[in-house]
Amino acid sequence: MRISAKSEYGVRAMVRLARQFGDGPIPLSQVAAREKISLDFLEQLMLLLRRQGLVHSARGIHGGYLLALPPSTISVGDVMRAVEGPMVNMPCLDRGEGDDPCCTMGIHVAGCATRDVWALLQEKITQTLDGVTLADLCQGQPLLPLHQPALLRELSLLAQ
Amino acid sequence: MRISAKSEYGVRAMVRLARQFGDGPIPLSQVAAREKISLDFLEQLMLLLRRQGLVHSARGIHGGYLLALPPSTISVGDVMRAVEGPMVNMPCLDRGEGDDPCCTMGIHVAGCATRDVWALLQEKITQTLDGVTLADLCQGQPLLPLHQPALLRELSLLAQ
DNA sequence: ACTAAACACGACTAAATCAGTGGGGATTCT
DNA sequence: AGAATCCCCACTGATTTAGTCGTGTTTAGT
Repeated sequence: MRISAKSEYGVRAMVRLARQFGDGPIPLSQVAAREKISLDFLEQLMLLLRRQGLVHSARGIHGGYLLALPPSTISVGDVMRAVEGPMVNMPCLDRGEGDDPCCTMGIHVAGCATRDVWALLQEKITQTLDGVTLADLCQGQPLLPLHQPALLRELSLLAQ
Repeated sequence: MRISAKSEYGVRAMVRLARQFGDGPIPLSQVAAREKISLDFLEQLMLLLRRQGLVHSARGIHGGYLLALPPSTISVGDVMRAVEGPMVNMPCLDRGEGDDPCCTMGIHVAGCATRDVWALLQEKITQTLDGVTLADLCQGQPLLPLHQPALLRELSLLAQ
């Protein structure tokens, strides 16, 4: 489950645009140079973001890109969906509950057990990524106020 | 962010072993046939699971694999970590907080803003996957008791 | 009008990863 | 002895990724 360069670059670039929200169009050449991202590659990403309505573009000599909405209304999830499609790519999740099962386990009559895990995972990931906005990333505040050490599975289960 | 066949097959195979927990070693040929997984590929996965101590193996004519622990003590996260390493593969997360930054943004003096998102994501994914055990998947109960529609970001933020 | 700086957009490509195959062992039961 | 099983590593074909390239179009400034 790795995070692609598309997502990473997309978010980095959008955070940069967010920091300069209100300053008019920012040329990609500037973003690419400061973020150390290939300009050609970044252009492809911005095109996708524009088509999703997350940014506006201006052509010509003083052109560039700018956020189409305030930073607090654009989530990391929005950016990632725009540049790389569905957040969790598991084909069986796209099909309806009643359709052909993804995996022919034949044990559970109604629905495949493992499919539920991927559905749950997708939901949690979406919630997490949609819960962080570009504005959050512009401020220096930590997103993880209390860091929860890894081996407390039992506790978190109880809490749930 | 797609889920690899390693993870999917690994979990499917482990669920099957969980269903037959207590029956002694199950030959992989059986698991592979019922789950429609390539036997050769599955062997590689089981080897990894064994090295992590999640299963035991028995060689010889009535050999096979069996869970090393009760199904309720093995999580989906355990299985995925065994077969495909860290749950979120973002190189900068592996390095310490003080090390060389992954991305040279140079804005935040202490730590990179986008890195925090990936760290948060990793934490949520780990919590989710470690919160579901093989025993949970053997029972028919749904993992998503109340399905939360996608567009309630504001609500979930308030709740947080 | 000309030019330079910027976006628009599709085609191409090298490298990496994934998923699966194959082959030659070692071990154990009958 | 022989068959079924795990053990382990090397290889391969297909796909995806992360770019690169080339050719436009638009706009501001001179």
